[in-house]
Amino acid sequence: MQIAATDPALLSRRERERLARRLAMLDAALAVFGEKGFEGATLDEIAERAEFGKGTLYNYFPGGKDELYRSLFEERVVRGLYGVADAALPAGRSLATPAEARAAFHDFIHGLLGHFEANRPVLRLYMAEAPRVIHDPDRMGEMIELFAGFTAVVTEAVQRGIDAGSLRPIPAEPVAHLLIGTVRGVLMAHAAAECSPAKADVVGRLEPSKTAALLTTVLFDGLLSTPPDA
Amino acid sequence: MQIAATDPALLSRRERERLARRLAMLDAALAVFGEKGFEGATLDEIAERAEFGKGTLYNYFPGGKDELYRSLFEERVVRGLYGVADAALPAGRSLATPAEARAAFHDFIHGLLGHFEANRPVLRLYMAEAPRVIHDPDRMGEMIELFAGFTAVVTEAVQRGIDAGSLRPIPAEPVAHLLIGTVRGVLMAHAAAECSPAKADVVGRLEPSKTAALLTTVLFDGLLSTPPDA
DNA sequence: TCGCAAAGTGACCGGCCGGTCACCTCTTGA
DNA sequence: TCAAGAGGTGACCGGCCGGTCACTTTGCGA
Repeated sequence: MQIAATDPALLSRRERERLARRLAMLDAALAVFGEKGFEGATLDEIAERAEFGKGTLYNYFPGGKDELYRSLFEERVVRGLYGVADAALPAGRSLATPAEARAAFHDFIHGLLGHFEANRPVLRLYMAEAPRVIHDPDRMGEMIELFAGFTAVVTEAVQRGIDAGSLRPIPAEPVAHLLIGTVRGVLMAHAAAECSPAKADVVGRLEPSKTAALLTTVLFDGLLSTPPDA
Repeated sequence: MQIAATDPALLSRRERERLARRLAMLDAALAVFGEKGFEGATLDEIAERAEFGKGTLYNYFPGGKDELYRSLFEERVVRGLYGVADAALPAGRSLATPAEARAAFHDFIHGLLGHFEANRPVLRLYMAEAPRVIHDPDRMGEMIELFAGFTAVVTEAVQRGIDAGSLRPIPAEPVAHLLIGTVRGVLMAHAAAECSPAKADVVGRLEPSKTAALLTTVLFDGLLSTPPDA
């Protein structure tokens, strides 16, 4: 996330142009990687869509395909996740009652679903990363580092809920991973659905509100029909 | 799943040999695909590990790399999933009370975790498939078909639980997908952990019993500290 | 023992694509 | 107007790997 805090509109014209071109390249790369996956994407196609020569890519991303992909991941995927977590689970939000905790995590889940529904290529990128990571310990390490802050926010929120007595007293970290993993699972199904009409029938369209409600119910209220009372 | 019901030991010697060679090739392919992923695996390496010439692979799998991979997926991944589902959620098993339903799905989750813990390369294959599928509608269609039976068993079990009044009356199919997706998420984390010592600290070793207990608690009892009673 | 068909083999081919670099273009400032 | 260099370009290179096929080996029946 080393992109400088750039917006102050007065950079030299040169620099603004450079930034715009960089963005255009990232946009093109996002589209192509999203459609074809990392292996399937070719630099020729990315360059063509960005309307630059292939050589120019190497002026902006000297590390080539890998750097392009990694930048994309940092600046689009990870940053998006952080944004959602910070919005729904800020350190200051009260989780003192079960209802508050439920509402906060519902917002979190809803935020994730909404974010990715609005950014399909980012979703596809996010989903396609896992296996690459499984087969490459180095990349694995990088990813852990990139996501550490995000998972920390979630873990910390879960812990606060537990400390306040509104969440079940079970280890916070596995629970946080489980929360994230569950949302990932649902997103995966929908990323898949989007690619094949056949599957769309099986999984249904991604409607963030309904899906978030379902997830929240299952994860927070449980699947069992509340046996004694109710 | 067109592999004939072969075991009756009296095939011609020729045929038995052929079958054994086929298996040796699948074993080698499983190892290589598991370590390198589909793109990263080379037929040369698979042939070398299987101790056959590359050309021979084409006698057994005329479709080449794709057929090899697909056969592996059918015969190792999908078949394993079916086995677990049939064992834990057979049509005859009673889900009439919340306790019975909870126990059955606990067995299911535990069975999945145990199965994949005992078959790491199969786990890696299973995890690595998703993104390939995302970027290829055709393969997507095939996979849906392969998994249809498995998800049907789970969906049907959920529906029985709902009908019996032991599970919350919400649509069975999304719930089944959610169950499977959650387990997938956990498995993914552990597949990742296995590849990088760094991550192992973060996620912890895969202990099917503990993990299954956690998952069952969250999914069936809910994360909220049962607010009024308890 | 011999001959022939079935099975096995691996050197080779061709396409693909990440990366390079010699050349060109376009801006700038004097 | 022009010189200089920063920045852009795409034809080309080389390695890689899936797939082929002419040749060798094997084993069986006569």
